[in-house]
Order: sequence, then structure tokens, then C-alpha cells
Amino acid sequence: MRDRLWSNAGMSSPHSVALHEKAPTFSPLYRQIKELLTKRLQDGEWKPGEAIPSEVELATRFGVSQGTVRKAIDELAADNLVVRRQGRGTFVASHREARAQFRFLRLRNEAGDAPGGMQSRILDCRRLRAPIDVARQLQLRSGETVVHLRRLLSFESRPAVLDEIWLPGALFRGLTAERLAAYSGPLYGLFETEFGTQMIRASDRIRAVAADDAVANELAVATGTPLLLVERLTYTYQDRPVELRRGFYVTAELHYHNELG
Amino acid sequence: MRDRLWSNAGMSSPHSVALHEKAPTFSPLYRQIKELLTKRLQDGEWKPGEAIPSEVELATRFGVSQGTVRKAIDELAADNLVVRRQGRGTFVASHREARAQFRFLRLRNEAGDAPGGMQSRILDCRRLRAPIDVARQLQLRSGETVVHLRRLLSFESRPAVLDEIWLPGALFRGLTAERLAAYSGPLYGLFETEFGTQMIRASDRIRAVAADDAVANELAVATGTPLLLVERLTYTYQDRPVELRRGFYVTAELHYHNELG
DNA sequence: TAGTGGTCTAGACCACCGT
DNA sequence: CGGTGGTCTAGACCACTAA
Repeated sequence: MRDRLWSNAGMSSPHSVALHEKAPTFSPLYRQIKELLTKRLQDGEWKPGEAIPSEVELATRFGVSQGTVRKAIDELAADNLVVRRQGRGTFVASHREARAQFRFLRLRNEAGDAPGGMQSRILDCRRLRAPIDVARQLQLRSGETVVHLRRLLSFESRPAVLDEIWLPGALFRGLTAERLAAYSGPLYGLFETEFGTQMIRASDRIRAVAADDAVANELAVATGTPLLLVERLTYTYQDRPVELRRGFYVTAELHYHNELG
Repeated sequence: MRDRLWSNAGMSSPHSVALHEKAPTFSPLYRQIKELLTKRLQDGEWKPGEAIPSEVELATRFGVSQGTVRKAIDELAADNLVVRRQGRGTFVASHREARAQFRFLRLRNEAGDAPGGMQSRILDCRRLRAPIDVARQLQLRSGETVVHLRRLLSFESRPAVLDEIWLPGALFRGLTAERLAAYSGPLYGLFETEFGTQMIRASDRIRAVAADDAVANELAVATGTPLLLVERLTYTYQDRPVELRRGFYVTAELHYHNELG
């Protein structure tokens, strides 16, 4: 790993005029280093769950002070790309670890806790040509193939969420119903280890709708029952959308929880 | 402003063993300073919109380095208690400024933008004894008085949100329908300037429900129309709950937007 | 130009973890 | 114990804003 920063090696002043004048579009050193590290993560140089090099190590590699590397990593940690653990190191974020296991699941019970006894059942998994609205949201050319999943989430054996999921076919080649059945744990964990696609952030649009016959049947509620419709676009590195999810939530006993800062 | 930190004045080493051993429950210097600053904010030493003292100023007052004050303020800024502006100073966050005007409003249109043409109409404002569930959530003794507001939010003249709002009577003494009618802008702006209560964070619970006759009538939709029910608890300093809001959202053209990091 | 926040360095020491 | 992240200092210079 060696890279040219808009650099100041051998200058007398700390980071030199060169840094601010040569850069095509100025950004501070720590931000440049953050971008370099992000590329490494994206290229899979360090896999989810693994440790990245120590701060001092990175500092000498990049030829900057530890404080500068530190600030870069601080931002990566704030973005949830990386997790710091005192005394041990800094690790690539993973959807498989207990701590971040259901990072994107906002369902809570009346007490405000994550509901227990979760069970996921795959109802359907097939490859097909992307419907236009799906293609648009996933930024695919029309006619490209997508994987279409249908899944039922239950808690304590009570159906709660019916998800329809679309994934770019090109990224998820070997994804089949069998493969899914053989795996237990969060889907995002499977995606990251088996297909090398890490889900970084997501954007939810929430509406209320009435259950139609088909949905009502799967969720074991009466037709017309008000449901939350959560439409989610999930992004990987570079803000590239890689998953579209439409979830129907029964909110009799559970609710969608959101903290506003 | 002078305070005793678990301090290291006159010690040879940077922050000394004393800091870590004398403290009843250890917390780093910058965190202690953050707490001190938070108290000042809470006590209204600096009002919303005003500048707090500069970093160097605070550093000399507290007898620490600028870097330490800086880290304290960094966290205050991350918590949205304070806003940094390069070259100008650091300012107490305010719900009246354009930048944070509708910080807690998550409504978006199909394009993903904040909808325009917003209008707020107060339907009702009265003082009454708190219903038990309201009292519980606002941490009031049963029987204490609360202010009860009903409000209709419209966009481009189309009703979109019917809010029921409960506030602790003790904190909002002079709050009347006339006072509300005379004021334009976000409620949280009124609350902070007229009643000295700053809304810091909030917690939403979102469900889908069917509109009953009364609600349907106000929102100009058919009875039984699926609506979002957004139940919000809003907190001021010290995590003290000071507002309970139950909002019914029509989500035909608008939706509740949420970003997941 | 003076004052503010923003970046960067170099070096010290602390807290925590595994061996 | 050695190595990692976490805290703190002192001092320099840059970027931005307002007078």
C-alpha cells in the first residue's frame, strides 16, 4: 500500500501550501486518507470482521501523523464502515456480528425492545427481468435480470413482516432458494460473505396501506387491515443502490421505531 | 465561570493520575467539559442562536488545551446542541434558524424533497388534567395539568397531518390559542423562545391505523383510510420528556422518510 | 486585519486487551 | 508484557468571516 497524497513529504511546515494548492479539488489530508481507506475496504483488501492495520502502522505507511489517521478512522467509524475496539484494534464492520446483527431492523415491541423469537421463511426466490420501476431504483438498464425474493418474518410464531426483495442479478449469481434455506442469520450477513456485497446504508419511505387479499393471507390478517409499507433502498460503497425492499408490517403488537437527533 | 475539574493543575504530566483516580466515576476531561457546557446551555447562560465563547477563551477558563475543548464541542455539535460556523464561532442550536427549521419533520414528497406550501392551523388549545397514559409518558404525577393542542398541517392546501400534542402545564403557563395564532413558524421555535424549553431529541413509534370518523373528517379522507400513526416523545436536556405527540399522517402523496446509517 | 473554527504535527501517557 | 486504541498537550499554520 503506497499512495501519493497531495503531499508534503520533506516540507518544513506541517502540511505545506502544496497540499492546498495542488489538489484539483481541495480536501483535507485526513479526508484523503479516509477515501483511500474506503477504497481498500471496497476492494476487499480487509474483509468484514477482520482488523485493519493499526493507526501507527497506517500513519507511517501514509507518511502522516497518527492524529491525522485517527481522524480519518473516526469518520469511518461514524459512518459505521468500521468498528473501534480499545486495546484490540479497528475492525471492518460486519452484519454477522452480534453487535450490529440487525442494524437496519427497526421493529420494536410495546416495551421498546427488539422482539424475540424471530424466524425468517423464504417464500419464493426467482430470477426475472426487472420491472421498470425496480430497474430505475436499482439503476439497472431495462430488461436486466434481477433476483426476486419473497420472505416472511415472524416473531414468536406470529407473522409480522412480508418482504419483497429485488437484487441486481449480476451481483448475486448463485443465489437460490436452497442457498437461502441452508443459511440462518441476517440476509445482509449472507450477502456480505457469499457475494461480497456490503450493505452500508439505507433509505426508508414509510406509508400506510390496506392489506390486499394476497398480503393479508400471508400475514394472517383480515383483508383491508392497515399495514405499514416500508420501501427501502439499500446502498453499498459509492452510494450504489443494490437492494430494493418492499415490506408490509403488521403493527398491532410491534411498531417501527425511529430516533430523531 | 470557574469550575473544579478532577484536575491536573500544576502537575507535570499532561492530565495526571489524579484525574483518573479521584473521579468518583471516571470520565475523560473533554467529557467533563462537555457536561459543564451542557449545564450552561440548559441554564440559559447562552440563548438559542447566540454564540458561545470561543475555543481559546473556554480553554483558558477551564485551564485545559484548546484541543480538549474542541473535542467537547465536537460532541455537542454531533448531538445538535450547538452549531459550528467556520470563521464566525459556535452557536447554540435553535429551531428558528432556516438550517434546522424543521429538523424533526420527516415528511417528503415523491421526489424525496420537503413538501412546499406548508400551513399550520390550530384547531384547539386547552388545559386539562393529564390522562394516565399521557401522564406516564411525560413523567407527571397523575392529575397534573397538561396543555392539549390539536393541530392540522396542510401542504398546498391539502390536509396531511393531524397532530394531538400534550405539554406539561407547569412548563407552558401562558400558552393559549391566541398566543399560538399570533405566532408563525415551527412550534418548537415558539417553545424555545417563549417558554425556554429547547427540544433536543425525539423518539418516534410508527404504526398503521384506520381513520375513524373524527380524524377522517379533519383530514378530508374516507373513514377507514389507512393512516400512519406517529407517536412521538420529545425530550429536552437531561433526557426529560416534555412533549407527547400523536400524529395521523395521510400518506397518499407524502411519506415518512428515514435514513438508516 | 483580527478573530474564529479547521487542520496537522510530535510526543507523552493512560486504559484496555491478549499472551 | 507489548500492542492497540483513547486522551491530552503545545504549538504552528490554514480557511473563512466580518469589520
